[in-house]
Amino acid sequence: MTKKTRVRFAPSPTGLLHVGSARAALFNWLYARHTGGTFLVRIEDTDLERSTEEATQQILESLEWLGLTPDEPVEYQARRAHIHRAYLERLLESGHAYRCYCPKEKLDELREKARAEGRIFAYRREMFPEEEARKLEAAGAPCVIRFRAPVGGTTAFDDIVYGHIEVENDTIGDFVIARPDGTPLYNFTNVVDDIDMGITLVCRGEDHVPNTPKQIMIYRALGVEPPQFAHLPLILGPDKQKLSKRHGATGVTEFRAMGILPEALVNYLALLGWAPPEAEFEEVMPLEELIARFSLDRVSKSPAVFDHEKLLWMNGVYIRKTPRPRIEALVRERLAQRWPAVEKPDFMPPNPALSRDEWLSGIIGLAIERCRTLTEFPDLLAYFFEAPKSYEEKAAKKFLANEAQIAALEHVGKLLDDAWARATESADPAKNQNPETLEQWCQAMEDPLRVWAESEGIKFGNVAQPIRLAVTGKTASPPLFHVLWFLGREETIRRINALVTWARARLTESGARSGDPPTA
RNA sequence: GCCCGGUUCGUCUAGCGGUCCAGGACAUCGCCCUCUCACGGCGAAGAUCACGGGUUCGAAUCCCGUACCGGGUACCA
Repeated sequence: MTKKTRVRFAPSPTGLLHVGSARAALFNWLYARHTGGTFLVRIEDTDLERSTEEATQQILESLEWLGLTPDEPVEYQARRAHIHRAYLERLLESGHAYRCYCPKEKLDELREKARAEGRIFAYRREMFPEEEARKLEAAGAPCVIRFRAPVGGTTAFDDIVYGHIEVENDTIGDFVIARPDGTPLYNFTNVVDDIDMGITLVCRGEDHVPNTPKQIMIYRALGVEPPQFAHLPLILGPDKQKLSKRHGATGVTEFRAMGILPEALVNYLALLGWAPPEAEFEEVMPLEELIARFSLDRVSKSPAVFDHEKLLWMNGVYIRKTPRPRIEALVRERLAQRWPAVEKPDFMPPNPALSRDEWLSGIIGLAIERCRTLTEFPDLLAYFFEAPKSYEEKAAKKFLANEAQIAALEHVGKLLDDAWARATESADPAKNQNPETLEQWCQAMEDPLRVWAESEGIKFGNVAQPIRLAVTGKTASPPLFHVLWFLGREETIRRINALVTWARARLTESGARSGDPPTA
């Protein structure tokens, strides 16, 4: 039995949880679930004026929203200073670290010189005279603590994603691990905390590859076997530059606000840089499948462009496959934001045969196949709450160009009203919400219109479209009779009449302008 | 500059020496369904596998070089 795996996600709380970080968190989480290990979160708030409490909360909330919750309490690096100090002492005592008094100016000079000569700059203890250091020390001058890096040879590791990576030790040099005020630096704290927390595998962004050899040196100096490493490629924007705010939404909270479901984001992110072993697979994959198939060695080495379109598509699929009550609750929140009356107890749906819940459930059902995000619902359903304020001009021109067409619409309105009266008399009101009877009701409305259209030699589409225009103001909507049902008899007829009046007014106006008599 | 990576359809990717004149998904286009729009179904188009050399009977797959892109080069994380 091998040791239980322990992985961690270690964000620095300097802003929103970026999708790139979210993916790193996800991959760590998936790895932990897949291997039956432990997933931890460590907030790297080793101060910097940049870390904020607010960002910490945001990040934790985002993780929770995604379902990536840690298996043990969240660690805060700032609270671990005593541990860092102890390890620092150890390195100092063993001679793996030393106090460096070399002033900044001299450092800059050396760096400049190396650069001018096309050499890499790697500081070494020998570059600053021993006696001078001692003098400064005696005078109580400030100093940093440097790690004594091995001289000559190479440091190598086998990255699960990138394979064998090897660098010359002399390209690294003695690097700083603590500031003059004693506060430790990233490469050091990271190693110490990972050791202390028993991390067995470090999975993080590709930007940390160059840090890894330094960290391995510290592990060795401390006599600890380094963990495994897996680095993740970057996420790019459409212009192939590192994904940033100017590419649109990049923060997890922004996606949430956009009406993306966490499951969809997780699924999309999982497939960004990773693919299951099967050559052909269903990309919309439940979490359990993701966990079962996940492995870090199938992560791609090359950076990936974040494709908003594909995320939107996947989100639409998730909205459709998620159990209805949950979607309805989410959508109702958003509807209530625009029309607060909806959730008030005295709200009456326009079709009195339906309860508020039935009605809301019904109209949400009509939009569900036409959306990709939750935010689209209010727009998609607006005409159920407000009569159209305008009509699509092209459609008006096509379907209501003359008095004959207008009169036809007027007549159709009457046919509908009659059919509606008959249908409600015969229907069992208790079963109105039953889809089967709704279908029957639709048929009862449609039949008379079809019969009439045929007798007049009018294509059915030319009957349906003007009605659609009257009730929605648009030429695209869910199936017409479903719309009418949820809109109710009274409102339907009112809107048809409104369009008739509007069309007549428009006709005489344009006729007066052009001087032509209205064509019949 | 120097160090370290990367490069397969517009995008995400499969491919780990022959089964690939390269498979899937999104997007695009067409058809079907149809009262419109979607959903769904079917189909089409789309990649000289960055380029140039090797190795091999045989390379997208191995090696070298070039180009381009990225990361790093801190008393940031």
